[in-house]
Amino acid sequence: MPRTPAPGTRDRILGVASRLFYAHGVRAVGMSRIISEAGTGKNLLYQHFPTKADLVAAYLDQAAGRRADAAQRALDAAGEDPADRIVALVAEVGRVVDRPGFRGCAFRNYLAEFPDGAEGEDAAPTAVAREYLARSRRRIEDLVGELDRADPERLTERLWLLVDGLYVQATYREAADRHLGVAAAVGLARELVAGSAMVRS
Amino acid sequence: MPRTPAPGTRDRILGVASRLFYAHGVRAVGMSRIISEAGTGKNLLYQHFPTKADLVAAYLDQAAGRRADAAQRALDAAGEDPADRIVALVAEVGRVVDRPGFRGCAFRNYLAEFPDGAEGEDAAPTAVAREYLARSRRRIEDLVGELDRADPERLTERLWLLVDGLYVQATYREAADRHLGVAAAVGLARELVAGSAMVRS
DNA sequence: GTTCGGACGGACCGATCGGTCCGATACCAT
DNA sequence: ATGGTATCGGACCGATCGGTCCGTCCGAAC
Repeated sequence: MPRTPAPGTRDRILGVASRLFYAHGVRAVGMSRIISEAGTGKNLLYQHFPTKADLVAAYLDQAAGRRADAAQRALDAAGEDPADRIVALVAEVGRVVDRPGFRGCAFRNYLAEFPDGAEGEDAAPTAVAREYLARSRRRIEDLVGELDRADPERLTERLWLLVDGLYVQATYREAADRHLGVAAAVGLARELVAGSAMVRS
Repeated sequence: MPRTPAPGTRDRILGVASRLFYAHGVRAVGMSRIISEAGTGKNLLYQHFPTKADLVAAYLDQAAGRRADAAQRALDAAGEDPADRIVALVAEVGRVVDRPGFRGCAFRNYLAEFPDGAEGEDAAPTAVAREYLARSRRRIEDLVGELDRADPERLTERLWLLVDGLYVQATYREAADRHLGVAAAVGLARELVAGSAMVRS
């Protein structure tokens, strides 16, 4: 190896850790397994990520960035109409959920696995997860606001329920059945944002 | 202590284990903690539940029974109209979710924590969780069938999305915010089952 | 009062956890 | 060829995991 500190070592470690954390759960994956599968020395890993919590936080942070990018791309492709943009966001979630190997939302899964986030060393990853979810919900909230609806709060809640439902279904439903949920969610989202008179009472 | 084997020991152990598993996650709670908080001897616990997986399966099984009972009571109180019965089911979920200390669906949380359920010793608890979810979804499916709608499959998916969404929101949203989701879900469920012409396209 | 079964709970097992340390190795510049 | 540096990866640490075993104790039956 050259003298230069390390070109892509950090990314390689983070990539392996992300794959394992996501596939098996955070607690189920030990640092030793990450080290062995990454083919790196123990020293090097702990030099980049001093504790497991740091590595987990980096894993969630990277996932948050990727999902935010994907959402932004979907928004950019959706045009200017806020209704179209909302539907595009839900459809983007549906696309993610339908992907083979998808095993649920990394953030919701993490929060389900570590409910005692405020206390202890798990505070950092928990904060990353909660902030991502809050940001994600706010994006829908803002778009609904542009819609000039009588009760934006209610519509936001309804749409967010669909997003939550889509993600959690991916944690336990067969991959073959998920597209049913996806189709239902996208269709319902479209109806919800389109017809203000249509869906009422 | 009398000679008789044990009156409520099993229930006491299971109660303590259930509370801890639910509050902190299954992997986060060690057998030693259950034993110490239950105030029982190690021998006695392992006599009733030979392995941790057995105890976890019993925890989920008990929870499944209680939730099924609560759902049945809600159905009994809802009358004969299938539309009312469906709304009553969703409202019952909302009532559960709004309960203080509620931390998400025990089954969905477990499946998020143990994604590799088919393999290893976790097979039994995973089967309990999956079966409960399948049964629960089927109950809605059957009620939708009584509704004589053009596309019962789609309506079932939509309602099930609401249930999934309600449960997962409880894992990460503040208790104060959850009633927003509950109100949105119950209201939307009512609209979905009521107006076949209302919610379309 | 003696005996006997059941319950308590600590000692202990091997394995694994997160994390530290250090020797061996491989590479580059001189 | 040599020195230096960065990496690898195993030895090791204390703690904890699930699980087994056994000594102690207590209450009831005789």
